[in-house]
Amino acid sequence: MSGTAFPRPRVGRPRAAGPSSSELSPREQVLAAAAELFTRNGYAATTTRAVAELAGLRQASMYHYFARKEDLLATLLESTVEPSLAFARTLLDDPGADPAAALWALARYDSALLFGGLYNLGALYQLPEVRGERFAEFRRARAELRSAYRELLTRMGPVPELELRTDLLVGLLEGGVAATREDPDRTAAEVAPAVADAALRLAGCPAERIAAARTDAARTDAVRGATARTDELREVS
Amino acid sequence: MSGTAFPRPRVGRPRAAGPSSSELSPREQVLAAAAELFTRNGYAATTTRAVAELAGLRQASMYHYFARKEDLLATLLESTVEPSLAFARTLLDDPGADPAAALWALARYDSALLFGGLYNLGALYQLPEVRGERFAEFRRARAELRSAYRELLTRMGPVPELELRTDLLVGLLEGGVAATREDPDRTAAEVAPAVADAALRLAGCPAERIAAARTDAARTDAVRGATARTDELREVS
DNA sequence: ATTATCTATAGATCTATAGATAATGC
DNA sequence: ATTATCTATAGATCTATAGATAATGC
Repeated sequence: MSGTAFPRPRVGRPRAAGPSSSELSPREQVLAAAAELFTRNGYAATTTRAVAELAGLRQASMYHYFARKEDLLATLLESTVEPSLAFARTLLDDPGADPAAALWALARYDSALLFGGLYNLGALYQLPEVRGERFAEFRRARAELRSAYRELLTRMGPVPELELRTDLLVGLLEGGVAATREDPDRTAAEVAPAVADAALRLAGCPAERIAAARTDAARTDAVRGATARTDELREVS
Repeated sequence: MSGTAFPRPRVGRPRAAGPSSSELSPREQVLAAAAELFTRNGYAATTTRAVAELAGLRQASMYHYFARKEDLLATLLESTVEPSLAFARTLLDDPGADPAAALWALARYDSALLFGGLYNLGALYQLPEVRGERFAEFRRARAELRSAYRELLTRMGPVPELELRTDLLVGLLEGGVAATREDPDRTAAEVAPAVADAALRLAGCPAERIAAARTDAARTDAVRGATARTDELREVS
């Protein structure tokens, strides 16, 4: 009847816990619950029962949407890295741009995404389970993102120990976001530019060039309207 | 310090798997097995059976040394942070020293310890389980180490956004070591000075001052004989 | 007599599957 | 007829405890 957010047609047996008030689809409700519990309690320590019940379902009903527990984690991880990867590709495709400004923009976008999600999905990168076969696609995407950082470093000028420097840069992004997250009062708007500045300092940029990159990114933002999106639960498959 | 490796008197029922050839005490064998499996497979995913059997014992025998599975993790975590903390205290107690050189030395020591251990114990810091009550002492020690980094940053000169900068520095250390560890060919001797250099770049040091700090640390090393120790399994309790 | 280890197991899970059921849609 | 959900459960764990045993030490 009303034009906004009317409950979607409710086919199927009703939920034992009563109808959900969420705007999210059931599949998204399950993902959101998994994100919260995996980041709070760890992957292995989180039971499928806990995920399903936080989503308002019984344990077995979760399997209507995800055939295995691993599929939850793989979906979440891929949704975290894909937007940054897409952003990196557009930056690399503009060979006339200032590489320092591009690195600043990518570092800010990536760290805002990692930081700004409802849950600290970045922490999931370190999970040992991620070495498994099911996560090959995620690892591939992450390696491609690392290559984008390496390429931007290279465009900025000759880099001694390029691979090591690239790893330190990626480590700063992931570790820095994780460390700053420990203070619950911080915001992505405050942390992400600070991480981007730090990335340029790490790359050896002098202060003036960092300031220029920051200005340049602000101008590009205005054109593109590309403030880092944090809707990491956007449908993935 | 003491004895060279003669088999210790073997009181008690013999092991079903036969006597151990390790030089480590049984307790240390259990810790080493736990370190390997926790870092490789995760804490929750590692069973007490797997730990015990890698140590050459039956599952229940592990409980002769550790009353709970959590005690394994707490012991390992504390052993990883305590040496860096002790080193940091000696650096802070020398107010005449160059703070940039001290920061370089601490960053190198800490990252060598994190990197150089047999296993990547640094990755365990991120484990959600570490938020639990049993790990309060570890978190206290880690917070004290963070304060030491903050104090050294402050001594180097006025720092805007000190807390955020400190978090980024700590993030670089932990994240950088984790990222560089993904290439199995790297060594602590190569990574640790590179992390220390990166820490000073992050702190805004110009290249000459970094070179000076590096030289200074090398001189202090020679006096002190304090190459970062990586015997993270030294008895802790 | 003390110690380090063993065997056995209680009790509590946990994942994933099988098959039933209560809605809407045609 | 299709769908989303439910109930029930098989089978496989896992942690921690109880109590026995096979060494050395006194």
